[in-house]
This record gives sequence, C-alpha cells and structure tokens, in this order.
Amino acid sequence: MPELPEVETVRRGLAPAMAGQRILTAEIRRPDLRWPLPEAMGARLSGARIGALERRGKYLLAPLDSGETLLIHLGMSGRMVVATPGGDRDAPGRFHNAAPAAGKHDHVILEMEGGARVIFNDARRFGSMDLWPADRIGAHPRLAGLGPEPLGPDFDGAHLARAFAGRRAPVRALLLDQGIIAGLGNIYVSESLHLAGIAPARAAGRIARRRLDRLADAVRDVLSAAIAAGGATLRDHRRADGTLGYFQHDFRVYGRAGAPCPCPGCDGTIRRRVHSGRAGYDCPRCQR
DNA sequence: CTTGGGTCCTGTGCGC
DNA sequence: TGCGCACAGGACCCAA
Repeated sequence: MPELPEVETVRRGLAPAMAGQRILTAEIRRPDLRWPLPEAMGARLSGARIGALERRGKYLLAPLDSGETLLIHLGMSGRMVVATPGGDRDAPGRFHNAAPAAGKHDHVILEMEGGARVIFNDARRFGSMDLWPADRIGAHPRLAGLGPEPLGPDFDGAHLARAFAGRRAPVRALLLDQGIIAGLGNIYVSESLHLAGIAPARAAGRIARRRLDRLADAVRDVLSAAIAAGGATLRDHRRADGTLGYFQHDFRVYGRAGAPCPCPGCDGTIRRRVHSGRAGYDCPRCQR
C-alpha cells in the first residue's frame, strides 16, 4: 500500500497510541512475513516503552527503552490499525467486546499500556518487522543503503545529477530505486514526473541539470501535498485512526488512463504503460 | 556495475 | 451467480 506520504500518515496516526507508551504484551499470530519475524519478538517487545515514532523512507522506526528499535515495513498491503477500548475500529476485526476477535490477517497485536491495541495487518505478507540495536540502527541492512529523504536537506537537483550520471535506465526506474531516493513508489513517481514534465522512459543520465532541479522540486511538492491530504486511499485502505486519506482525488495521472491531461493548455490524453511489470502513467504530450 | 525480469502472497474487480 | 484472469501502492534476487 504505502509510499512515503502514506507511511508518514500512519506514523502520525500511530503516535498518540504508541509514542511514550509501554507495550504490555505483544502477540505474534503469524511470524512468516516477507522475512521471518525476529527470534522471540513477542518477549523482546513486551514491557518495553516506545520513544518517539520515526520514519525513514517507507520504514517506520519505534525506538524502545530496551535498547532495540522496532523496524516496520508495510510492503504492499500492510496496515497499522489502532483500536481503542471505548472507540471502534475499522475492518478487519472488531474490538467491541472483552474478548475481541483478531482479523484474518492480523499478524502482530500490541496491547499498549494506555489501553489501545495496535495491530499489524497484512494480507499479502510483503511487509516485515525487525528488531535491531538502536545505536546501530543506521547499519541495518534495509536502512544502510537508502538514499536521502526527499523532504530533507540532502535531496535536490544536484543529488539527482550525481545519482543519474552515466545511467541509461529510464528515469522512472531510478526514481523507484530506494538507494537513490527513499520513499517514492509507483504512484508518486508517475505524479512527480508529470508535474516536472519529464517522460518516464527518458534515460536518466541524459536529462539536463536544469530539468533535474525541476524534478526535485516536483517530488517535494507532490509529497508535501500528499502528506497534507493524509496520503492516498486506494480500495479500502484507511489511516491508523480509521479515517481516509484523500490525495487520490488529486492524482494528476495515476490511474487516469484515457482522461485529459490536467496541464493548462495541454490537450494530451493520459496513457498507461507497463514497464517491467509495473504500470506507469504519463501524458505523451507534455512530458518529454 | 547496470539492467531487466521473475518472484513472493492474497484479494479484488472485471469480462465472459 | 460463478469462474478465470489480470492486476495491485514493494523490493529482493539473479542472470546476462
């Protein structure tokens, strides 16, 4: 499901229930995710107090007072759902009774000290969790190779120029590379390239520096707007608090094949093209 | 090193 | 209504 704006939205939604709170118990209902959950994860989480929730690219990080950091990746279909005793909770599962039933794909359930229940649900199980020493969290195999945060100070046109130099791969493919820039996925790559007026298939290393500046700006603008909208909601996905993100209504090209290009004065038609198994969207008229 | 393709898994929506 | 198939927001792994 989630790209950077959705993960950031999840982080903000989880913070009230998790940040500064102690985990009373951690129930592991299914350990075989993308990678097996770490040894004795339930015991290592139980009793630990969580610090401030953080995000790096598409990863959520929850530092614990045990000295370990809980690392979470939602994969394609992963969700973090917060259920509170008095409140309700969106599907799957319910939390109305004293003996709540777990949803079908609820793999990890955290009972928080404050009474909230935090559930990791992931139908496709492409998501993952890991525990890693906090003082070496940057050396985690999944984090060590990540590129800069697109909304941080290290990301700009100059960075793209360095990363793209000599590369003949389509710019679309390199923007999806988390080692070049952390957090973009299929949606926001299409959106950013359209906003920047750059064709997805263009060889990355042959894009003029000035246009890379524009691309960097487009990435930041698209991500910022998406975060402000609470991320995008496709299908039945919801935010941690059950509300819906609404950025999908602002998509310029994603999922809009056949629709007119939203650019003022452009009479192009959005098209859908499949590269290496992934669908991308662009306007052949105003993206060059 | 770079590049492209296959793969993991389940659910959903569409056309017939 | 049922069935089969394409497709889904990720990213690793491997062959060329």
